[in-house]
Amino acid sequence: MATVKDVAKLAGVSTATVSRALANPEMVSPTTRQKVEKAASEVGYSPNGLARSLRKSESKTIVVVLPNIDSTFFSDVVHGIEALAHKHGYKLLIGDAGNESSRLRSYFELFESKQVDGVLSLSSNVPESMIINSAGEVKLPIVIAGEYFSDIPVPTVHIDNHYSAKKGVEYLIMMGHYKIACITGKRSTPVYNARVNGHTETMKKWKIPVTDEYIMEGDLSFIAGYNLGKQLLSLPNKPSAIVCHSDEAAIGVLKIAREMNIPVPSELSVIGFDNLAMSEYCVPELTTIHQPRQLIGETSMKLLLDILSGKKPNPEMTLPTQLIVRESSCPPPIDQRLQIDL
Amino acid sequence: MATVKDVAKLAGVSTATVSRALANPEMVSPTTRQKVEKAASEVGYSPNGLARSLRKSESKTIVVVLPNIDSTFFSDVVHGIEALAHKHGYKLLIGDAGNESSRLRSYFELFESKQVDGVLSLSSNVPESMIINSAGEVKLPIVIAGEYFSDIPVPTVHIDNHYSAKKGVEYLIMMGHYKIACITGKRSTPVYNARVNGHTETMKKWKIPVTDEYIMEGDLSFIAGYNLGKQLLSLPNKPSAIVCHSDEAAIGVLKIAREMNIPVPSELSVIGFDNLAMSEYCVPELTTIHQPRQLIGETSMKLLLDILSGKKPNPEMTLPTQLIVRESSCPPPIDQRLQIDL
DNA sequence: CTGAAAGCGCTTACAG
DNA sequence: CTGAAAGCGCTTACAG
Repeated sequence: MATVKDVAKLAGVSTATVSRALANPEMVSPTTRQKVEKAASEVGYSPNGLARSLRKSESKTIVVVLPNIDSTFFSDVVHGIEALAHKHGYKLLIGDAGNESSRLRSYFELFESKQVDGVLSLSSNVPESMIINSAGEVKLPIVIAGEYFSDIPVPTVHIDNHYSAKKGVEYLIMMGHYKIACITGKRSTPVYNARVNGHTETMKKWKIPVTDEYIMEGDLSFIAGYNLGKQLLSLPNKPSAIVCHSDEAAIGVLKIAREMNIPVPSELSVIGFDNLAMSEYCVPELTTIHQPRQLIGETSMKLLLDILSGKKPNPEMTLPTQLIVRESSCPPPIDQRLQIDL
Repeated sequence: MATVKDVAKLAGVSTATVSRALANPEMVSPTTRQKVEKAASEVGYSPNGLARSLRKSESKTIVVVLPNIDSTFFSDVVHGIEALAHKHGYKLLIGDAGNESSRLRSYFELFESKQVDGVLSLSSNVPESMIINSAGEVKLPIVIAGEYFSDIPVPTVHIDNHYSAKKGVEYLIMMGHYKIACITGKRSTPVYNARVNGHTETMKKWKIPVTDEYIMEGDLSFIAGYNLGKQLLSLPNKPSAIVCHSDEAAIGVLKIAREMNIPVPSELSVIGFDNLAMSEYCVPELTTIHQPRQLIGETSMKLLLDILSGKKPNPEMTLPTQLIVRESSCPPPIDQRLQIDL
């Protein structure tokens, strides 16, 4: 591999000049620049990024940490991040944690080992010690997108999960539903905890009793929706509506409902969450809560760029969601409608 | 940030000893090792990966190049790669090219700039000059997975696209179909070219005329399937079966068929390709061609490890596919069956 | 505008 | 088992 030295020798200048001619052409005379450029291409020179980063103490690279690469949810977020990152000269590396905390750690270690300048985490499942030093301060340029930590003061971009869940439930109540079940993710995660609270508090606000057996917890995959949906629909007092906290789980519910000959939406309303592309392609088309995924990506990258350039970032940003009504929801059968005492 | 120097000073040894104690504990005395370990944790030492890679001329990192991060197709392939990579001490970086060739290039440049030791490309859309030197030799450790180059002798892991397409078409012909259309990807891509050839050659083998208007080319997304399906189903002589070269496109066809009140499968058989998780969750469930995605990932990583360790890799590996029959296909209406002259 | 020199933080023959 | 020294390939104050 050719190095600055080889170029310098061939061009008859010092390595300092080679470096300048290539990185800051305006710092050398036009003649020199041409000599260097010619020599560089002649020896097939390509700068060693490691050496450069080591010397400059910056890699112009940030790592995007994905909890797992399976979900198509993340791809739009990544698109949003990419758009901004490349505009500002940052390279993007994507780290798939595959839901393993050891791998999650390894991506955070890329910062400690100086291979990346910052971290954009789409996972909140990170040990505090990786983020906070003993003095309780955030010790690296990091932004959390789509998730949040309960206590740690890390800049965060997210939707209002509590409010979004509430909107979905209220929509169902307005149509007369009261037997409203819920398929959610790990409740130890703040995101799902907030959504479940939004769900139950809305029920209570309307004086609708909340049964524990209506709240199901899983990994929000197709198969989880299918299995948990089956349990819900096998209940003696089965729900007239199921709110799922992912579109995939909702599509799983659609499948089991079909197998059990429960027509959707006439006897069962199903609501998803995310508004993935596929939610328009299932049968029936899915009513769901839209998340502005690309915007989440852009906004979080913007925050990270602020931090990287020494600005105090906005500590928290909440982005709007939207209820998208499609075919999978309607008022419940007449005998199962909510009686509101006036 | 603490460096070897800081640790050395605190432990009262040389930096060489610190380096040895941490990387090759068996090279130093137990007493020394403990002193160093204690000092390292006391100053919060974390090695600078850049400096190490620069010195050792290896990064123990490989980059996986994705044509785009949108498709859930790649996630299983990545899982397969990860499994093997981590076992062998390699870190994985995922590069999303977002279908832009300039970004694709940038990931290949990570090798030139010594930031990765090798490239595992799930895209074949790479300029030859990035891979082949002027002498016509492959100039970097690289394996192509799932795709292939026409001429360049790069180690490649793929399925038999021609044969797989043929199996799908034969299955339809066996049931009596002869009006068999096809929705495929860019035919300039070897993969889709092979599939279309498999399709048309099988038709010809059975003396079934191939109409150009039955072969549709697009990006194989949901929406492409929907739009191209609409064109096909609006033809005066519309097909009784549509073979799609992706599950997403097939699901798009399912949607337009429903909108046009064409029952699947009784009046229209639809076949997908890939066997993504969602192909079991659409209505009707999709008949499709299974690709061993995880195996593609593992096998290609194995090849890359061979190359990295100086072994001559297997130049080409073909992995088996499988026709998965579900609900979206059946014999055509009785008046549209193939008359085979005996 | 240009060059000599130092230094980023490691690792590793070499010598003892 | 350990240390002094060189060197991986860059960049950048400093001096001219």
